[in-house]
Amino acid sequence: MINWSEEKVRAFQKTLLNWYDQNKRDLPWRQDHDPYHVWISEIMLQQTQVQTVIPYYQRFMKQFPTVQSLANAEETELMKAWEGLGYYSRARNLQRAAQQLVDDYQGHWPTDVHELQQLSGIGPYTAGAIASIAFNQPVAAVDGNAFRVFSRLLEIDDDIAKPQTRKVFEKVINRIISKERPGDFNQAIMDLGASYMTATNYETAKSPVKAFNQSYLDGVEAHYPVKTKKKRPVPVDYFGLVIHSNQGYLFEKRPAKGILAGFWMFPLFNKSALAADESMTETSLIQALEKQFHSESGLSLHLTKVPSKPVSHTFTHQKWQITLLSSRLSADADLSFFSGNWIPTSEFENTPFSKVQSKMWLAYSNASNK
DNA sequence: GAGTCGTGGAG
DNA sequence: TCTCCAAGACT
Repeated sequence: MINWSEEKVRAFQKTLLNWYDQNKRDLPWRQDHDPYHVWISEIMLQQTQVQTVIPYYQRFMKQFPTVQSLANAEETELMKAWEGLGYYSRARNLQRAAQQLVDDYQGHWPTDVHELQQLSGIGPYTAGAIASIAFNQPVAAVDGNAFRVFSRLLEIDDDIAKPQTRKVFEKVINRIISKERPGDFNQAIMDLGASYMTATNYETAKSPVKAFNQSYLDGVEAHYPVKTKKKRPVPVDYFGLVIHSNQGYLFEKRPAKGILAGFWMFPLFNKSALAADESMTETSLIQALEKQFHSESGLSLHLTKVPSKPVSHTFTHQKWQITLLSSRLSADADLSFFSGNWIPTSEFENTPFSKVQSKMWLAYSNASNK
């Protein structure tokens, strides 16, 4: 797979690290090599762009400056700090790992890659990143950048969407990585992948390592990396209920597992689950919803369509389209059938909301202020 | 091993 | 509007 001589490997390391020393990005988590700083930044950066992460990272460090403070944090405050970043299980795993560090490791970090992977939320990439950056271990940190950069450098044709492909790249990188400066080597590859070797609009001709880039030299770089396509999001249509009383708005806590787990949201009702057949009009769907609500609770809701466009929100694998309906209800109505709570608007700022919940609230507020 | 899990930006 | 991408992990 790789036919580089020892001499070429050393030349590549020298070229890459010299470029990195002159051009590395000045990022908040690069002020030192503290494993806590490296860890938090790596988790936040998963599937998330640098510019998005920076303000979250800075707020997080002020609020939770140590492993200990993270381990002892209130879940609501933790989720509020993570609000808007997405992939919320990252935050929960973060706290679980902090508690593991306190309870099982007496607050002392393991430095071995395999041991690091025993911590919640730390997989092969993040373990490699922490081990190399914080503890100077000569191990690969194979993320999307590494896949992209090395597939182009070496014309590796394996599909990077396949889990088994990781070990191909780990093997190659473990041979090429600098044994003296493994952390800088891995970070240099990331900076390269974010500048001269991005997914699109890359400027390989200006890249400091273009002489080592076989696919560029062969004029076939557009072919790399090889990656199979993902499925498109499935449309799912809901009614979103904005129910108001003198106690606030009615929220429902989402199940502990699945999408947006544990978040408080306006109650959502799947339209297709409500429809007896596919030809039902929206008006009759609303009537069916009122009827279902009545049979489950004994409460008579009169639902009115909110004069706004449906709220649209796309996840990785689902595209939600939410039609907002509003109603008033007495605060002393018996809602015991329903895992819900009244939340006053004064508490909104202390309650973690998903982006789609914020969109619903915004659409409703705008419509009712007209 | 394929599906699941958020959000924002770019083209 | 659609599609893909951005420092992945877990089931």
